[in-house]
Amino acid sequence: MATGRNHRPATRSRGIPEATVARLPLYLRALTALSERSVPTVSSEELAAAAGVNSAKLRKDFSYLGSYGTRGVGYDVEYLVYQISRELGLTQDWPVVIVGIGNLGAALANYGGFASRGFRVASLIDADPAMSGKIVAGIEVQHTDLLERIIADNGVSIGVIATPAGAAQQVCDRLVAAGVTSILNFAPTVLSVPDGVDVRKVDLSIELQILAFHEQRKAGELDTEAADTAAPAAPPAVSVTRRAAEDADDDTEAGPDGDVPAVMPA
Amino acid sequence: MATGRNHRPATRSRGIPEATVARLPLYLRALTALSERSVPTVSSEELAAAAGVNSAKLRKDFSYLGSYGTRGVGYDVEYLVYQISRELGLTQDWPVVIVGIGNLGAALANYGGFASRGFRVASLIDADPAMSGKIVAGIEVQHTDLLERIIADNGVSIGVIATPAGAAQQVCDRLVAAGVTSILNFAPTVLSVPDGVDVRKVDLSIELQILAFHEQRKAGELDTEAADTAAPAAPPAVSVTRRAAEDADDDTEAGPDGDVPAVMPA
DNA sequence: CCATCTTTGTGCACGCTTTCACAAAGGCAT
DNA sequence: ATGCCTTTGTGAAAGCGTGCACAAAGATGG
Repeated sequence: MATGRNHRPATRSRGIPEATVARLPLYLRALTALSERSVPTVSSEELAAAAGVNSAKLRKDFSYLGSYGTRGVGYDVEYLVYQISRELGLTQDWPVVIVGIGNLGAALANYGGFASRGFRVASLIDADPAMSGKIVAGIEVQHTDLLERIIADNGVSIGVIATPAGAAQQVCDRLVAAGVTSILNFAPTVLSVPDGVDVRKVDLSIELQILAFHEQRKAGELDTEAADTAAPAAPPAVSVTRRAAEDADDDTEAGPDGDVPAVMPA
Repeated sequence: MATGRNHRPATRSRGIPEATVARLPLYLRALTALSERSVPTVSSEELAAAAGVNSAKLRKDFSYLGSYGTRGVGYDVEYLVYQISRELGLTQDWPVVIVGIGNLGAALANYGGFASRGFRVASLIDADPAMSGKIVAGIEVQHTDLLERIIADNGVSIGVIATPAGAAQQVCDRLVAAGVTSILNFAPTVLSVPDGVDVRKVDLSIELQILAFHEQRKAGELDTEAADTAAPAAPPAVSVTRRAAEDADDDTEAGPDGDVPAVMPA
């Protein structure tokens, strides 16, 4: 899951648990693939394997949506695609704006998975005047000054933030003030938003750090923690190393946080 | 969280719960920011606010690492930075390869948050011969043929997959065979890996779909589900719409899944 | 029409996570 | 020293999520 605010206080959004909602897109993807191969029905076992989950979990997930399966047969692929799409709100068009057209923003703009699921990139917005007018993914980049107008004119309710960390909160505030109520945040910052606004956070480096933790464990299963008991009270020495390592990348851009989701194109 | 395999069967990796591990990078980021402002100590309340979590949760998380706080005062920022870094394995150097240098791969290569946390991009790898030799983020792109040698020569244990979905499993298999034991997957596919290999998945479109779900709920709180009872049995009509929408983006590249994490550079 | 076989839908138990609430611990002023 | 005030560290409880295991439901063949 994207590490982010618990936008819903563990409340079920309508009887559908949050954990289930997070898996629906997974099922939808597997089902779409089956649909393309013209597979008419699928059992919970098969679909679970394709989605990489437990079959009991999958059945329970579907039970929250209603009983769409046929015992002894399985689920109707097309019908399930429809039901899940409807449940997720993908049967309607969602105009989206992407703010911060660096490498990551450009990658997002080009991302095929958006358009195929009802997400339409309504506008690309960047604060750099040099970016204005450039064509990215077939769309003209517009300046931040126009943000409010773009949101209003297109009825945008979902915004994607791919700016440096230092600009994220400010952009977020403007998006929210302009009417955006859902934000996907790629900037490595905790955004504060008023109630009623959902934020999901995707942090590329956090995922790697979690992998590193497990990797370290795997490697350390042989030597029984040598450095663990050593160096018990030497914080300053290490913090110097750390700071040095950070200076190395701060030459790119030095926001208040010193961290940037993706550097701007050269 | 990146929706991915539960690589550890809910087992605590050494007394440290998985949920806690996932939050450590969050704390680390907040602490690093404090460290840069030369703040000597911080209370659980303050740090929790900065990291966007509950203070009791934070204290419990830290209690798994040991008792590094001082009652009545708080936590020593530098010392905590050191302890968390060590726990996450960030005090050592992690060579990483990125496979698939499209927009997303390039964005990852340029991502400052990696280098600053001990992750060193050892190599960029792409299957497209036209990419070979190009310089991205100051690193020369190498051809997939060299994958095994690169992994071995650099002692890489962490691989990042940013290829189209169709190539992901194949790339994954080669990475694993070459010795990689941790994979960060951006391709929209379920990867199957042998035991002992960790996979974390980041899926950009899934996050948007989850937002859309909540967005729909917010919008639908007024009109009490009109379309819910309507159209109870019309699956074919919708599946046509769906298929049409997907053809729209398949002109880019048509893998077995029809979905691509980020299109290749033009 | 009945028996059999497959597969769904779900009650239940277990374990992880979160949160509360408070005693213990340490600093600080007097 | 003593007492007060702040903040940690942690039992205990409640809330979720997961997975087992099985009864109910439907298809299928004779």
